[in-house]
Amino acid sequence: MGEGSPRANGAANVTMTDVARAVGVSPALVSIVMRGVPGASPATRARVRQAAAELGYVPDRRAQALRQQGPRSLGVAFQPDQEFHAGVVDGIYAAAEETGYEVVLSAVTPLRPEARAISTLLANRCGALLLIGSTLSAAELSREAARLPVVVIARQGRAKDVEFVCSDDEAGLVSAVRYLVGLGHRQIAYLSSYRSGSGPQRLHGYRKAMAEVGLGDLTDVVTAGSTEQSGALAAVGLLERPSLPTAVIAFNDRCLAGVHGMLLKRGVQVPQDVSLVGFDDSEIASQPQHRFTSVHQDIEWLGQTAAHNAISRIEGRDDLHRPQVVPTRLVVRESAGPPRRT
Amino acid sequence: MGEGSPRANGAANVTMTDVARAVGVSPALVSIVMRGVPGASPATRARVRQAAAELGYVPDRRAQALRQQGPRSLGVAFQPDQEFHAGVVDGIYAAAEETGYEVVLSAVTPLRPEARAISTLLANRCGALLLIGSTLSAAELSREAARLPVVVIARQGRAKDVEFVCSDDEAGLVSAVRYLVGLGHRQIAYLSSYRSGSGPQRLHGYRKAMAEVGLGDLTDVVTAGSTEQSGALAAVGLLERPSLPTAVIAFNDRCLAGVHGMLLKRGVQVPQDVSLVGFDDSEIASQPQHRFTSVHQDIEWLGQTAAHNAISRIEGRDDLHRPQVVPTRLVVRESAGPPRRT
DNA sequence: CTGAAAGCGCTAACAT
DNA sequence: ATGTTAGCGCTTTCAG
Repeated sequence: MGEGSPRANGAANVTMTDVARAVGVSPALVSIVMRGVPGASPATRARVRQAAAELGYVPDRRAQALRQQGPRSLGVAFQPDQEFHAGVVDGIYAAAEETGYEVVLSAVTPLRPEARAISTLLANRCGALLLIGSTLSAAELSREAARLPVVVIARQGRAKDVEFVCSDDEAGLVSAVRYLVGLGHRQIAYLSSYRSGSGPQRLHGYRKAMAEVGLGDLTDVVTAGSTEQSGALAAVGLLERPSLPTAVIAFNDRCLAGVHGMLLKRGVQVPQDVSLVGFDDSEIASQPQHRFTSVHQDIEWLGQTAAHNAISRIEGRDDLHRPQVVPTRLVVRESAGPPRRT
Repeated sequence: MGEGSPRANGAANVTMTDVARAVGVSPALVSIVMRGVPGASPATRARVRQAAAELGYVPDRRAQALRQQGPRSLGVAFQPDQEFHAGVVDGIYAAAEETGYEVVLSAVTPLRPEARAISTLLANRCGALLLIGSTLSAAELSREAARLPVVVIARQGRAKDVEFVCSDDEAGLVSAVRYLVGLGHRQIAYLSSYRSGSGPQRLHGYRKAMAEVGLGDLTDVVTAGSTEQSGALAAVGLLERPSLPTAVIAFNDRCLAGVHGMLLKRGVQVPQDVSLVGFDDSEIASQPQHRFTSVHQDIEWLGQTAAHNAISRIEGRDDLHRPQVVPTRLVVRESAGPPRRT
């Protein structure tokens, strides 16, 4: 109502100087106390801490960063609607905060392209760029990498000065195919995701494995995607065929969940009629209505490795975590079994 | 290798002064040009812009913010693993960037409690706190609100100086119950989520509606949750009963997806044997294997309203967007139909 | 239209 | 152990 001021905050922003005045010491001393570095007597420390708490003082990170020498933050571009990214972000936080680095998040959404997310990060002078599932071209990535360390997560590729940290997608798919072949399957279809970061590697793993076990001419790739929706649609396509494949591997668990739902709806039994294998070993896979056999990837470790490597590069060290291709392993549950005898 | 320096960046950070020197003007002029404010000739403007582009100069947001008067950023605490939050974040971005505000994201994860997320935001001197699905107590919220504007999204409640922006959960549930009753249902179970922000309102809506239509004594609340997993488990519980309810309403679509999956797996037909109604009208609901009838809520609008209101409060205006309780509506698909005749 | 100077909140040298 | 000074990169008066 009678609030004419442009600043309606109940409490004005408390600065270091305010705390210093309250205690009757110099600002520099407050700085020393707040950072926990040596150079203040225990008595002063206590008084400063108390005054800070009473005034509700929180050090201004932006001013700190501005004054400090090297960059001490990691810029992360991620997609908030991909729950896969959540795990990676968690891993990054774990590794970064442990090392005293701050994490600066920038979302990529339908309305907010990756380039925009990156320029925000750059404007915040983060020391490195961690791009989860980036869709930038190798040239674009290298252009950024000329400026600061760039780590691309969950996508394979090659680009000058750019690090790629990802799971061993190819080996994961190979293990899935081998497992199904071991159960006696021959007609093994693969639902691919053309646009996902690791799409090409998984597809390649499938092709390679099928060829290796002598089923090259039964190779059966169906274009799907990375969502339940795409899986359900792909399943409809499969159901329209004269006969179903005996096993289906999907790009990821979400896609497979769509397949599973649609198959159940049409009365197809899993694994009796069709065996199903997913990828990610996400929560979906372990849910009681699915119980998917799935290729596990260590998502948090992906994030931690990426953060660790980014920090190494920022600090000019060369102790990059290896392998940057993180191993995968097949987790067996109940969605795959031997094929019906013909 | 022979890289002894702690700063391994290919290009040092370019500052405004560098650009000024390159063009042969004062830093202040560069500032004027970069911000696009009046005070420079078109010719100078062009030369500065070109030099900036060539040097790859990006203004330092932290320094800008430090120098600027009022706060021009919104601090958002969200959970990256809740895809529901993604839509809200998107809405916030849309409203904020349109108004020239920056969005500062801070993740709440299993390893990173909400309090930590908030203190990071405070340290970045954002002008307001937007908390998506906050789990803080009213007292804790009010404590923060004494400092700066606080908007809680997707949770109802009452706390001094705190704004709550959420969907009309109660009315949504009422519409779901009425719809099912209209189809002839009487045994309508509700799968609740005890810990979710809007859980109490939806539960209350269910109870109220059942009582209103004279089915108060058939009220049937099952504790479930907000994930597929919880829905699947709840479905198992229902299946163990002597007889199923004729209709099930779930806290949200994800939970209902779990129910649906489990029912299909056990050979229960939807909607012939059991009718299903969800909440959120999320992507899940429209997927071909589900086709859920679901209560729609406008998630992006939630974010936009919250951002708008936060900015209003920052700037001391009083034109808060109303209603802060955003209406919901029932979207009818194929998961609910008349009950089997007894 | 352009430049010089002061200062945002903080930290890193250097004094005392 | 504590205080003083200078300056991070930028914006904002105020002169010219």
